[in-house]
Parts: sequence; C-alpha cells; structure tokens
Amino acid sequence: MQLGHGTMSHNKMDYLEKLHENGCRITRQRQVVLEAVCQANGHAPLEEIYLRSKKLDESIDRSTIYRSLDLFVKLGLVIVAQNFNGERIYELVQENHHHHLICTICGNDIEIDNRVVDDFYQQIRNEYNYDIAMDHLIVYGVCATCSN
Amino acid sequence: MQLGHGTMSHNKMDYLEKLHENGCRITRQRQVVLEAVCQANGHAPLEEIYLRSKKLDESIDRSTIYRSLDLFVKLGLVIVAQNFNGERIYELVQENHHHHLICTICGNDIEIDNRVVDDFYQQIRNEYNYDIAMDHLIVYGVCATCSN
DNA sequence: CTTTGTGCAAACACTTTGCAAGTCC
DNA sequence: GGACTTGCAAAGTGTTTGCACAAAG
Repeated sequence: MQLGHGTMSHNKMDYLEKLHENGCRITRQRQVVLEAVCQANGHAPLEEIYLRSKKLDESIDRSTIYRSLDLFVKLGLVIVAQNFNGERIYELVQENHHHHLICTICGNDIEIDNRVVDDFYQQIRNEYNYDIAMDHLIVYGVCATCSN
Repeated sequence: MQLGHGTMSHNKMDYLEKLHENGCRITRQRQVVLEAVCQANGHAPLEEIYLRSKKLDESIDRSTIYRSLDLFVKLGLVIVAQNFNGERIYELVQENHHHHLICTICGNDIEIDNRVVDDFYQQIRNEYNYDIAMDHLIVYGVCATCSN
C-alpha cells in the first residue's frame, strides 16, 4: 500500500529513497512515522511522534514506532538527542545541522546560529584536542520574556 | 548508628550538616550514599553509586538510593545530568562548577576549563538574551588518542 | 514466492510507591 | 515516644523481543 504523494515534500521522497537504497522496504508504517517526524517541525519527543503517527494510522503499534525510528537513526535519516528530562527527541537530518536553545519555563525553542556553536567546538578542539561529535546540541536556559 | 568520621573529608561533613539544617535525619544509609558519590570522584551513573553503596552496606535497598539521591538533589548537594546513553549521572556540587568532556570511545573524562564554557554561554546570552541554566554541561567527542 | 516487516502479547529494565517495621533525635 | 526513614514487595512506566501472520518486491 502506498500513501498519496501529494502531501509529501521532495525531501520526504529523498528519505524514502534512502530506505530503498539500503534494501529496506517502504512500508505504509514507515511512511507514516517519517511523515509524523516531519509534521513535528522536524523534531519531537517520541511520545509526540507516536501520537501523530496514531492520528495518521490508527492501527500502528508502538513497537513499530520504536523499530522505525531506530532504523531511521541507523540509516542516518534521523538523529536522537536527549532533552532536559531525559526524553529522547528525534530530529530529521537536514543539509545543515543545527542546534537548539530551549527555554525551560515556556518551552520556546529557537535555533542557535551554527557559528556560535562551531566556535565553541573549535575552542575545545584547540585546547583539548577532542573532536566533538555532537551534531545536535541542546542548550537550556530562560528566555528574555520569562526572566521578567 | 554513625559511620566513623575518620574516612570523611571536611567536605562530606558539610554536606551532612546541610541535611541537618533542613530537618532531615542523618541516617546510616544517607551517609553511605553520600560516601559512594564521593568515592566515585564526585560523579557517577546511578548504577555505580548503587554498587558502591552496596559494598559499604550490603543491606541497603535500591529504593533508598533513589530516595537519597533525590533528596540530595532537592537540597542542592548534588546535581543530575544525562550522559550520552541517557543514563542519569550524579555529581557533588562543589564550590566551582565544572563541565565535562568525555570521549565516546574510551570513556576518558576530563574537565573543561570554565572559561571556555562561560564564553560560550556569554555569547548565547548576547545574541539571544537567554540566561543559560546548565551548570553541568557534558560534551562528547573523540579524544586525541582514540582518533588515531 | 521469498523475504522483510508488523501487531500483539509477553518479557524486560528502570523507577516509584504503600506500608509495616525500624531508626533517629 | 513521636516523627522520619527504610526495606520489602508490588505497581508503574518506558522499551525490547519472539512469533505467527501480513505485506512488499
């Protein structure tokens, strides 16, 4: 069975293509999970992905969500990070990595300029000779609005 | 019952004092858990704290470890962070905060100069007006030895 | 038609909780 | 002695797995 492609962006097709290249089948469920990740602005905690998937396909099972996400991670379509509460959050891999700045009070989430993070990583590389592997840093703080 | 203080540093006494100030009792078990955290160079995943505690007091229960650590966190004696695998790691709060740089291959763990991290935080504060709340950042990468 | 993937249910790992008995002050 | 804390066992919560059936290619 196949989902209509009318709602699928060019990007999503690319992701499915990558599945195919790796000898994995393009199942309805995998399309649903991928769509759910996309809907969530490209990044979301597991529970949100589950709920969105469920809305797209009532019969999908939790274990399928886990298995699909694991697969996407293994194939490099998606990366995992930990949020403040230790929940796993999943994010589509895009051409340009980016990093998050999340307000611990209102939850507002903005993207940090790569330049700022890269400088930081470079600094660490210079001082300690460690090659930093975090392509998805999440920094927590309190935004200007909430600190008043 | 009371543990001998011969093995207790001045610091540890201070932590116990803080318990007392907050109307909490200084039980054998809490001393054991605190000692376990200290033994672990001041920071360790929960499982390690459990094992160390068990060695000090065979009869201590897992739930007591959880409850003690939660209490220590609430009183500000200890802070929690997440490691790469999503495990919680616990660390004694010391006068000067510090941050970690951990090799994802060999597990080697060094302290990052506060200056480097503070600069990064300051940069974010300047650009986005977020007040960063992470007093215990853990950065993962590959150390020089392992990258050869 | 063969291989891979899915739903289901059961197993698992980790954490929390209610309560009777024990400990601290 | 009274309030707080603990160990135990049971219940939660989140994740993984074995297997028979279903779907993809």
